[in-house]
Amino acid sequence: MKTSRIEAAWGGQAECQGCSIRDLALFADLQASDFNLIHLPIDELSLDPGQAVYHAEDEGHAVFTLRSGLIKLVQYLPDGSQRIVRLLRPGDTLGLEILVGQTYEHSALVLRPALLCRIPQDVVNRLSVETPRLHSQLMKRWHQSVRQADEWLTELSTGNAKARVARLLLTLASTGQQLAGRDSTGRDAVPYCRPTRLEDSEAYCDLFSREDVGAMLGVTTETASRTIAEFRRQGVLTDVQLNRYRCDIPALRRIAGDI
Amino acid sequence: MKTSRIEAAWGGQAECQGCSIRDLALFADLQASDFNLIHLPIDELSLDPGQAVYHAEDEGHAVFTLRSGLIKLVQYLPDGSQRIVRLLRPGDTLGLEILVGQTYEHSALVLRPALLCRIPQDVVNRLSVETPRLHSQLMKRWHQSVRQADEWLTELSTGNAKARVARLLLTLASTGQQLAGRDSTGRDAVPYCRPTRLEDSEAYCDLFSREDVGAMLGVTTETASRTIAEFRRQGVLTDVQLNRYRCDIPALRRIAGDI
DNA sequence: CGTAACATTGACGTCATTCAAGCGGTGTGG
DNA sequence: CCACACCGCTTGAATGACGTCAATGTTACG
Repeated sequence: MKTSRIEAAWGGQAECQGCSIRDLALFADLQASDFNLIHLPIDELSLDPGQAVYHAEDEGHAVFTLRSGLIKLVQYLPDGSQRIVRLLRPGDTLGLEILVGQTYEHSALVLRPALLCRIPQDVVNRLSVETPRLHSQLMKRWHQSVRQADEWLTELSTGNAKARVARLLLTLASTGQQLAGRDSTGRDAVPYCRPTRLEDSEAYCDLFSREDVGAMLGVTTETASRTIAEFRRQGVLTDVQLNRYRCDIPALRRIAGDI
Repeated sequence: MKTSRIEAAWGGQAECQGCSIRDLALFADLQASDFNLIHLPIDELSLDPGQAVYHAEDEGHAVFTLRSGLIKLVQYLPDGSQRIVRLLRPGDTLGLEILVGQTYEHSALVLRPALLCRIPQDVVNRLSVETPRLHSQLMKRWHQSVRQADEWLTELSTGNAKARVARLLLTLASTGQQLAGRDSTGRDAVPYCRPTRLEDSEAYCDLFSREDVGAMLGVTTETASRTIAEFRRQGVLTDVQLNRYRCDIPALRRIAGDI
């Protein structure tokens, strides 16, 4: 894990204000004067696949903004098996729950090389009482979490395995995943996969390990593998590179039951 | 639907402050002075099972606090089938999403006779900028929604049908459902089912229609029916009255896989 | 080159869905 | 008051889907 301090932000100005994804992030609505209220360092961290941002039950004193990469939120069941409850993409906020409780409620594990900003809880609290512009962003973030949780339930945990995999592919394709790369500030930049418009009849989409696909959909690894393999044989998915496919959107729609 | 206006609350004082469930509700932390900021009427409404508080996609300008009864939040799938994504109990808040968007995102349908307070969006907004005490409650409410959504996914949408039904019964029993009755302000009051402590080896629990049970767990009505019927034959559930059962908690735990 | 980790596939058993029928209660109209 | 229709719950039988266990193939990496 590499950590670098954004000194400028600590000073109160710059970096955060000039951040290339600020319009996506928690601080989107902040004004110049608001940044003077930041009195603690905002660290930037870079994590590789498999590493954890935090673990469930950990005591935490920071929320995170994901700048680039992909992260899974995992919840463990009493029997030890795991269920992925959400995916986080650039602009998303992690760990909001510590603003209400003390501990993180999921494990946040990196799926694709991730760059994050660590925002101390005190910074959020301070801004929270000083400026209403953060409130509205906080509300939006919470709202987004609830919406994603509900969608996850109705779209990815309902119906048969084929329909679930198809819906997963559709959501992955339509949200426009990042191709690879590290961040979007310029350095190491790699072109984004342009967000697929739903009108397109084909799109590209990166998949994860079959185990993760299973844990997202509430099916076994084998079922996930079988279903994806069948899609490939049927030509609904075409290999582009390892775990990257071209998707036949209309076919997926049909399978997903969206008619 | 019966509606009565709480004039006193409109005046800014009384009713809300003296509300018997205020410590549970959105206004829990408000202080006397804060109530002066309420410049719009807070209506109280009483709904019967089957009626809707609001429908998905409706434009909305109010949030609701549930005073008594039970409400389901339903999301419809493209194919017309429905999935219940959350249950709301006394003290819970409905419709928070209109503070961020314009429309409600679920249909809120009454399962057991319900009494609600309708809080105009403007009241929340006004209080929101004036007092931080509402913020923290709003955050708690959002947090609660996310938590329940995540639990719903990991506990009620994972594992086989027997385990799911068992977990549903456990959550219903441990949250202490209301027996019947209309509200908790005195009139028509009926004793609550004392919240079951997890140490108890048996508890009582009210169930809903098999169709609803199925829609909560992501299984068919028949599977829900068969599973419940089997639990009754095995003595895990014992009839007390129509759709009210005594539960053998340790047995349910075993079936749920909590070991 | 060998090993480990992951993906695929097969065979089999179990479980859930589907379609259909029967049962019991409730409400309505004759 | 009875007959009938209706609705929700239960149950059965057949089918299909998914989970399980195990073997094989594939890729990546030391």
